[in-house]
Amino acid sequence: MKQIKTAALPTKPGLKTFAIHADDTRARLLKAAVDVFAEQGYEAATIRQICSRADVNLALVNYHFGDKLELYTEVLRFAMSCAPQPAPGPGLPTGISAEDALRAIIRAMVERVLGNDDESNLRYRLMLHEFVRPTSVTALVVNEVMRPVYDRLREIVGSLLGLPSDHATSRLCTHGVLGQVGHYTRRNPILATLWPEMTMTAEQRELVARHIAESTLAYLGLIRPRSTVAPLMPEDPV
Amino acid sequence: MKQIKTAALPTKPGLKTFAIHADDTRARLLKAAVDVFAEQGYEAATIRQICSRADVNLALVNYHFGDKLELYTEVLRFAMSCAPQPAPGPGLPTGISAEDALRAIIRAMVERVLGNDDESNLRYRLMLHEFVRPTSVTALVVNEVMRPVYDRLREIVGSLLGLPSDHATSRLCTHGVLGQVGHYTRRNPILATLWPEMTMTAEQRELVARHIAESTLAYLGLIRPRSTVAPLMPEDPV
DNA sequence: GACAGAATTAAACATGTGTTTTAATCTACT
DNA sequence: AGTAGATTAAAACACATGTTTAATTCTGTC
Repeated sequence: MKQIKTAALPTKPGLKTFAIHADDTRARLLKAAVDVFAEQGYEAATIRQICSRADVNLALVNYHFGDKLELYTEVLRFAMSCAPQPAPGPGLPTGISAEDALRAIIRAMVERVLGNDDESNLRYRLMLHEFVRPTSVTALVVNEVMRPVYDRLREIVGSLLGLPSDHATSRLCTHGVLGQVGHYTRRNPILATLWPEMTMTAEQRELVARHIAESTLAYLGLIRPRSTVAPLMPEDPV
Repeated sequence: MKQIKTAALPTKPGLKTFAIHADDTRARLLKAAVDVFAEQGYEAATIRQICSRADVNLALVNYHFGDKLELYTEVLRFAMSCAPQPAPGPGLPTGISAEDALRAIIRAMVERVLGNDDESNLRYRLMLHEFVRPTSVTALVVNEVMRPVYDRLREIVGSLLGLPSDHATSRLCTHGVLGQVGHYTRRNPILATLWPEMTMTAEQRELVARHIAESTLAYLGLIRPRSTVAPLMPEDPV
């Protein structure tokens, strides 16, 4: 019950034409929200930030999405839906050896996490925030974008081990890879403080990917010395 | 300039004796702050939470510490100051082989991060929050509690490699260990979602520690096959 | 016992947040 | 043109936060 209200005189009377209708502002809002949420995380991001970035009125988030959490859910759904799958189909790759498949997928992960590709980088940053302060949609995100990579890694590792992919050893090796890749993430203060020279240039990314792959292969080959693993000696250590 | 103020009549007139003076409330505040900051992180933690947990008036944080950030800095300084050092002195351990030293330090790290020791666990949780949303004191924390472990790991790895401890390969191996240990942290949604059976029981912690150590040793032994590394074949994979 | 200063208290303050409200404006349709 | 409904806008709202204030209580000292 308010009564007195200063006459709402619009600042820009007819300057902007709203020809494109609501779909446009909804899309702009979504795009801005991806950026802001990726940068700040769910709680630190503010609706005012998002609206300002989208150049849109403050009330429109609630109008179009209901509330902040629904916008966030929509952002995650959107960002995850266009995540590239690690392989077209299930099953082991054909045409290349399992060792090369491992090298390839690790290299792809490193590039995705650390490379300069904006889109997949935003996606990863969104996930990172999920990991440290899980929300109600965290498990969904993990299942959607992490699980395929995880399952494929397990298959490759398992085949190199001659063990089922859900064997504890397969899983330990797989999580070892995930842990190492995740460690080289951007703005990891451990890395920045303890190894300031590691700035994740293209050459360094290549070095990191190769190290992770070869060290994993070394272990796999060692605990299964009868396997067909090729000689693993990498080039002379840099 | 306020004028009217309802007479502040204390709720508990003489019930509580303040015999112990201010040192007590300062200490209680600090202890409560450690818990709350470790659980929530700097920004999510609220002064009201801390004061309520310490059973202390709201204004006393600002009275005793100035503001929230100073309290937080004090908390970190306090928590880090009593962190156990990884080894009494510098230099390589004497009496045991470098391989066993590596196994021991990795096992210690895993226990510290995942074990049920409350104190060191709080410390680790405080650090974790620093890592995802660095504050002005993050570098200090890393240098204080991470650097000693890091340097020692590098020394051990370097000696196993026959390379200087600041060689890129030594560092890559060391960061591989750090990354893997960090990955098995509590409440990691990746782990919880992708491998729900891994609940970090004592046996599982032992398994994880051994896996990290042996896989690292496998790589070290492989790229330096002439080394004195003992046969690394672990017990049959679980 | 009285008094000065430290410590504590309840209340207010200033600010930033997500959300809602009310009115204005645009769009589509007849 | 005119109207109904969707969309946008400015302002207010309700609430939580860190901080400050002014008064009260405690403590040690003369």
